[in-house]
Amino acid sequence: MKKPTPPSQALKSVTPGGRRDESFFEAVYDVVRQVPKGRVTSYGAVAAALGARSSARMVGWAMNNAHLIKPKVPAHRVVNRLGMLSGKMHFGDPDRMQALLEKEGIRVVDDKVQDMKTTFWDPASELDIMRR
DNA sequence: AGTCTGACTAGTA
DNA sequence: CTACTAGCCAGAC
Repeated sequence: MKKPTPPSQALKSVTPGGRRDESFFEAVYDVVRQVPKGRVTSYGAVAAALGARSSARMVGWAMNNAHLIKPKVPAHRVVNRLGMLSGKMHFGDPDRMQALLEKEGIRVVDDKVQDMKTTFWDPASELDIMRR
């Protein structure tokens, strides 16, 4: 059965009471940390796995603080849905993201992950996050 | 308080 | 294929 596109309510439920809740960010980091080495996922996929399908931007925003989070978050394994290294400019050195990916055996050509079809790792379907 | 922007994405033309 | 729009929502101004 397919999930019926939860509206912004999905995210609201994560941040109840209108109070700013860091659990969403935590959840994002938690998912990203589980991306296997040598695989990548997308902002939208992470958001979808958290029930906030249309909040991919928030995932990207969460990654902004990723470098402050412990344990470390493999932010380089998160690319956009096309496999493009859209966040490379946030790694200090623009070439670091690609270097990290290639170090894991991922082929990157022209800021784009190759073989996305086999490299992509979808947390929603390959990982059961809902079951704690 | 309004407008713009962004590590996004899906849809439409 | 490209271009533009809407939805998303937290910050910067």
